[in-house]
Formats: sequence, structure tokens, C-alpha cells
Amino acid sequence: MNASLQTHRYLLQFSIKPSVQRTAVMDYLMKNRTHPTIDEIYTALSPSMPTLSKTTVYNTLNLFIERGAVQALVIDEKNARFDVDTSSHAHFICKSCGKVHDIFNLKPELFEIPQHPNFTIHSVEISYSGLCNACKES
Amino acid sequence: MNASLQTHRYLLQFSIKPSVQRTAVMDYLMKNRTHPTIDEIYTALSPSMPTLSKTTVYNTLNLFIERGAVQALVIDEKNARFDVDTSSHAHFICKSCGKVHDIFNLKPELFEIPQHPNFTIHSVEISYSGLCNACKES
DNA sequence: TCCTATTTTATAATGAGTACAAAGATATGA
DNA sequence: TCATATCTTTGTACTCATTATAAAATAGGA
Repeated sequence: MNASLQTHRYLLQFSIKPSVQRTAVMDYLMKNRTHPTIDEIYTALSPSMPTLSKTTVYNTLNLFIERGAVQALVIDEKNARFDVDTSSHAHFICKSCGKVHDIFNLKPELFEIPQHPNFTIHSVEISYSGLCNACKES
Repeated sequence: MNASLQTHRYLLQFSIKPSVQRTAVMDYLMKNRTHPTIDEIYTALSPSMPTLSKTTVYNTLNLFIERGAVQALVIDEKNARFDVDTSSHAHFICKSCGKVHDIFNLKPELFEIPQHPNFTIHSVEISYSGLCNACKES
């Protein structure tokens, strides 16, 4: 089974030309649902793609977001984080270690877009914060 | 009526010594519910307090947050924003002009803290995004 | 192959936020 | 009141994420 073939097709759905770099970044996002930062993506891919530039990772993610293939999470004040899962789910950030986790199985009402006279609302982001078990114990 | 007397008392509730600078910053936040950035606060106060340093504005807000007198909003990827209103309400950010607005009168269930086996959740932030009417028309 | 458009890359620049150390203000106690 | 210790403010230098820019590499079509 060729994972990058799937990825290839996924990119084409969003009218993104699947270059080697773009396919690698999308592939990484699909296999690593940890909402990685730019730096994590770059560091992970760099060994197998020695000429990869961090600028390319930035460019690639900006393109993915522009085309709607990836969602940028605004939950971590230090770094942008990215999510390929567009289903209704929330996120949790640990204020100690900074890791971001998914929270599924919340009531669907939470993700409804309210009507408002002054705004045209396109999306909602629900972010919880606190401590993860590992950090709480220490 | 002396507004800064109120502010003074408010700061003491959170064990914050009310210096001139701290009182001015808190006073500004209480009167300007626009979720201002550090720069906006500094620019607004600077004319009447010529020796004010931007570092002081940073220090002051970090102290306010540490003591729970102010909440930092993570909704604008460019700048930190601040809110003195700790009642249950959501925020809307216009992706065009970047202004942040309050959204009140949402169902209280939205702000309930869920139980989760892996996390101890302390707070929730609900952020909507889209276009404000002004930006939509242009 | 040659030409053109697109993509990638390295470097430089921008800008928010923090670290640090000196200067200033405030409180306390003799 | 004065001396001293503590806290607060300030300016400067620094870090680090992100973007701008322009050159180099690549891909695709005639």
C-alpha cells in the first residue's frame, strides 16, 4: 500500500499540485495527529529530505490553509499548530508541557455556528486548557 | 466620582499593589472593552504618561494574568489580547480587520468544563471567526 | 532541446515578547 | 528625619517565530 498515493489524491482534491515536499508535509500531518508545529514538521522530515528548507514548510502550510486542506489552530501562543482533521472536535492544551490534544465526543451543539447581526461567522474553535495527567503528577 | 479608586480596590482584591502604572493599565482595560493589544494600551496611555515603558505594560499584564485579574485571549495569531470580563462569553475575530468582539447570550452549556480522564481542565475559550459587517461590504 | 511558469531554497528583515541590570520609588524601623 | 531594604519601572539587548525577497532548481509543454 502506498500512503503517498492517497496523500497525492487528497492534495489534488484541493487543487494543490503535489510536489515531493508538499506530499511529504501532508503525509506527515496525516500520520501524526499531534498538531505539530512548523519546527516539529521540519525536524521530522529533514533527515530524509536533507535539502528541505524551513521556508518551504511555511510556504506549504500557508498554501494548505489557503486551499482549505488544513486548519491552523490558534491555541498555543508560542507557535502555530496544524490539524488535518476537519471533523467537529475541540482541543486541549496543557499549560505546563504545551502539548495539544484532541477532544472528541462533545455535544454537537457546541460546534453550531450562531447567527449574529454584526458578523458573518465562518468557523468556531473550542479550546480547553489546564494540566495533563503527566504534568499534574509532577 | 473617582474611577481610579474603584480600579485601586479591584487590584487589591487580587493582591496587586496599585502603582500609578498598574492603575492606569487596569483603568484602560476596564473602560475599553475592545480586547486591546499591548501596543494599543501603550499607545493610548503614552501621551499622558510620557515616561511609560512598553516593558512595564508587558510586566503589568503578566502580573494581572498571574493573579487572575485579567484573562489573556488566544484568538489573534499576531498579538496577545486581554479581557477583564470573566463572565461566560465568547469572542469573534474578523479575519480581515483583525478586530475582536464579545459575543454574549450564548447557551451556558457551551461554557461547561467537560470531564476527561487524561486532563484536568481549568478553562474554556470559544472563538468564532469570519467577517464583520464593515469588512464584508468592501 | 528550449522556453516559461512554478516551486524551492537561503538569506535578510520584521516584529512580538523576554531577560537583564540599572535607576527610581516606596515602605520600614531606628 | 534618615538609612536601608524591597519592590517597581525603565531602556537596551536579545531571542525566536514568521515573512519578504530574490536567486536557483524543477517541471511541463512546444
